[in-house]
Amino acid sequence: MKKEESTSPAGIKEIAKLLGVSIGTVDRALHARPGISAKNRARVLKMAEKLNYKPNVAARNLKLNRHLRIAVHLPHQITSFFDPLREGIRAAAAGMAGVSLELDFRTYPHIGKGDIALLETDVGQRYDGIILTPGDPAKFDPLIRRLTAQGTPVVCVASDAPRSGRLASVSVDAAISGGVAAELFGRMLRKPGYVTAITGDLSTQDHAEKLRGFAATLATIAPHLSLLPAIETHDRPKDAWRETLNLLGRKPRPGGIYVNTANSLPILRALEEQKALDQILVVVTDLFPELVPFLESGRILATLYQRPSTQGKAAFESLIRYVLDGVMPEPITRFAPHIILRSNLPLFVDRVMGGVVGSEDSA
Amino acid sequence: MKKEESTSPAGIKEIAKLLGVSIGTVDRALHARPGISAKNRARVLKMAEKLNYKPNVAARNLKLNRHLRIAVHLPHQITSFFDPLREGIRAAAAGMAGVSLELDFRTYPHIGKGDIALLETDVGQRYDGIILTPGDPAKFDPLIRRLTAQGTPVVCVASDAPRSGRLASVSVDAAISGGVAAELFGRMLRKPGYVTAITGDLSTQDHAEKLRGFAATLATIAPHLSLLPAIETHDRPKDAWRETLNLLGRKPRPGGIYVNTANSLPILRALEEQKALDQILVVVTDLFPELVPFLESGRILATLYQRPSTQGKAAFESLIRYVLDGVMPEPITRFAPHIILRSNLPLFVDRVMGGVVGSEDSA
DNA sequence: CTCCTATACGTGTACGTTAACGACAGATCA
DNA sequence: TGATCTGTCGTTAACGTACACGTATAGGAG
Repeated sequence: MKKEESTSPAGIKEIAKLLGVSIGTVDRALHARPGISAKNRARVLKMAEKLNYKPNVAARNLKLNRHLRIAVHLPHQITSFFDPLREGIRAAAAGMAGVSLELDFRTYPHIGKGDIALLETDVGQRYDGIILTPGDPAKFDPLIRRLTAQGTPVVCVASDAPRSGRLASVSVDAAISGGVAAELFGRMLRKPGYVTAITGDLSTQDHAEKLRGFAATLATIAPHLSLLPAIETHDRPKDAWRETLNLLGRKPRPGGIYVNTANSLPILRALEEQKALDQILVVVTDLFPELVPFLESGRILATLYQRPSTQGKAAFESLIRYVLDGVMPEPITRFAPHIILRSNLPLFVDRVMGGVVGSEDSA
Repeated sequence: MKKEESTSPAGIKEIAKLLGVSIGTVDRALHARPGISAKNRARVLKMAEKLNYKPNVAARNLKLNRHLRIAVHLPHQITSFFDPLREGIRAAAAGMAGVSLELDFRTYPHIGKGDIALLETDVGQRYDGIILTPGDPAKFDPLIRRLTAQGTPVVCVASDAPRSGRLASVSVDAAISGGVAAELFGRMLRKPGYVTAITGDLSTQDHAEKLRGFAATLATIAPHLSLLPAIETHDRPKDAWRETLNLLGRKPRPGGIYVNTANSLPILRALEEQKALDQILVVVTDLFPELVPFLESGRILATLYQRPSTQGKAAFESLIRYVLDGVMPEPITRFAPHIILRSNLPLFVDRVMGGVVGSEDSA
């Protein structure tokens, strides 16, 4: 019997009655439509403020029975990440009962390269909103700017395009993700030694920032560990395998490797072939069925999970709430990566047999 | 141009027209109301199935303009946990525009003791749903069972009452939370040694299960670490301080302490007084402003954050979706605790100056 | 004074669903 | 036979909002 709260019903015709005008006038004031005197507009707005008027979304959605078209542009590779992300969007959309909406899933070849022909065609088409993972700013920024100028809100997911005028961006905090890897190494490798990173295409914002965070936190928290030059594999599996073997042949062997690639599996196999997995701590950034045994056995120390499904859900909700209710979303949402170890792995793996890794935390 | 999905509009009068009956008849069939022949009922249901009929929730909520009353019963102590939990519920409720709902926040003195007089009175009152943190099963189970039998759905949060017939339960996976602590110790203490746990009231399900998970994972993953007898403080600050000093005076000093109490601060201060924080790894399970400096400096290794706000949000949404749409929620939702280290702490701390720790991941 | 126009405001309809109400059979009973 | 009842069905008025449409008033031009 401490507190009490209630969302009281403040209607549109309640305002009309109190002011002695018609609901039409109230409607014109609230929607900034023409055909109303300045005096009445002010009166209505003041009264609406006073009564804490909130439009009844049920009635609104019922009346304007809009058919929303949302385009989702994601790269067609790295399925272990983008498939759950798509699923997160789908799930969030399924929860949006009452609104007729159409999801248009599209893919484009490569993040970095940015073949955006399909996106270009969408500029012509009328979408009510677009969710996409931007690549090269030189190509994406003007495009997003054009879409935004044309009135089509764009939400970036998994990566950001800060200078493009996008409505919002949703991603994991890359710098902190790298920092966590550094801290784990610093805590577990107590004696002075070396660590390194194997990373994908460093020209993409995400990969570069993770490496920066890794190096910075290493210097701050674990100065007893030196950072060997990072190895860039450009997300090519063969590069990953070869570079890993090269790494193991060189002089100072790292005690920890921070693997930030979409192709972590060839790296792990190469390490395993050299019997190095017992001596070297490995931190990766993704999670798919083939990785599960590595985590379960402790041969992978941790996965810094990007939570694609959560990202997809958040991106969709930001977009839809802006389109439907006009509320401005948080411009930048940065999630913390989930630190998945062998002990908490079961909560993240649903049915490994079926090849499905997921559930995260949304249900 | 790969996939395409759309939520198509399948109406109630669409069904009526196709079957040559009135919408009233369709309504009677769909709601299992009397006044309809068995033949027509079957025809309608079959057609609804075929058209994949989904009721328009906007229209439904508009028509039956229900005023929902939800009671929230939580203990009035451990504010660092239950205040954000309440906030999570409030935030989730605020997002429920269009439904007039009334949140009735109530408190009761103690989890374990279970003074449930207030809850008893609510049995008389008519609530549309109740969210609560159950304590002693002997007291809570019959109560929840009575509420449920009377038609009032009950969702348990933070702790569970498995045999009470509650609609759903939302909590962190306590066993896994303990397991993560064990794994961290196992990874960071490489040489054979000792660890221990300081825990709150072990008669509560949550505390006991965390300790079990801690011990079990320790035996499995880190057999080189022996578990000293756990110390129970019954959530009394003075006990915590005294027991901690006792612990440090005894023979084998633990290399790691798993602190699972609402009163971790006196324990940390006692450890600090004895200059023991540099030699002993400490893992706690909560997060409030006073703990931030400990994490930032590395004197606390990790917080296994219970994500109260996320729990509150999930509990509310389970309940509200059941009440409004009749969808059965997942009976048991177990969240993974967030592993908060010094490197990812900034993402969890909003404004330490203002005494607010939060944000988690919901926005 | 009439006619016109712009401005300001009220009215009506529809969105899909719910539920109360009335209509109309056929059956039962005085 | 007429009255009443019962089971089955159609009809209709809301719920709060958005918007097209009708209507009234004022000011100006002819």
